[in-house]
Amino acid sequence: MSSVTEGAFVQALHERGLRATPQRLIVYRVVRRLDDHATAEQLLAAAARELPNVSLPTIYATLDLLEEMGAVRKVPAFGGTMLYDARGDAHHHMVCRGCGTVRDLEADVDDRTAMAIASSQGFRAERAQLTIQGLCTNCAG
Amino acid sequence: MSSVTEGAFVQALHERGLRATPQRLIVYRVVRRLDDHATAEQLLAAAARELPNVSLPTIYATLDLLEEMGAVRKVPAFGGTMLYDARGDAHHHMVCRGCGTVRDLEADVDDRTAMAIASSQGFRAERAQLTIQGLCTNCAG
DNA sequence: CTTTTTGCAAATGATTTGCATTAAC
DNA sequence: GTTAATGCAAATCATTTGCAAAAAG
Repeated sequence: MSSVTEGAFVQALHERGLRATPQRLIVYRVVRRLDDHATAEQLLAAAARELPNVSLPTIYATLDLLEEMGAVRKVPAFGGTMLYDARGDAHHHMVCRGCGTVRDLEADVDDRTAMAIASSQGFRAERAQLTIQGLCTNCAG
Repeated sequence: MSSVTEGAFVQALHERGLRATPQRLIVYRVVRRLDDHATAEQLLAAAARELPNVSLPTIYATLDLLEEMGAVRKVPAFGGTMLYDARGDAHHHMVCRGCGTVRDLEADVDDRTAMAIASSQGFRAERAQLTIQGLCTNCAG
């Protein structure tokens, strides 16, 4: 699911026998409003503005759910943190090994050969993304 | 430095005003013997066989040092773990979002455009790697 | 009403830090 | 001899788990 409406989200939940709680709707809304990456902590802050005492465990649980539903992608970052990203279109990342910052990179990368090789090895390949490692302007100085 | 001899490593350390301790030499040796990824914990186990009470903090410190020296690459995995990889040649990764396992993928990916775009934005791009996300044979079943 | 989902508090696991001691140079 | 590097124990931080109370269907 990468639907645009909240109604479709509610429906997708019900199809899985899951309940449409206010917490889930808000996390869904907040994540999709994002055009960048965010940590669970940041998403909690955003969600809490609309629903004062959502809890971090709920945020994590909902993000895992959204990932399974294909509405969010989880990106492991340096520093042992996960980042959540709701951008549906293919894009890549620049990650600074100094400060750990992750920035989007708009570029076309042909990953078809790589995907095909992965699949031929029995790996159920879902998406590919390029991570460029290096130092951001700040950390390079 | 991506030198092959241990002597060159000792020299590289001295050039930086750092000391060539047995711990550092052993971690260097153990990491280079690797042709896969390993966690700090696994590297500790391997190092401990040669030097019975190396400590985890030393392993981490040394790995960070080796990363700065370019002898090792640090790969963030799912599950908040870092993996260390001493392969010098370009290669890519398949990572299973089920169990977190990372496997090497031998494939050619043209990342030159992406690298160029990153650089043009002031990012000091060092390396690029493709991460294929999906489910491994086990987790797909 | 039944079963899922929540929030809270506590547990876990990877990595880091503080500090006295040891060992390179 | 000096100063950097080590090992240990304790701290930290992101994420997860257990469980009783609340709420969705």
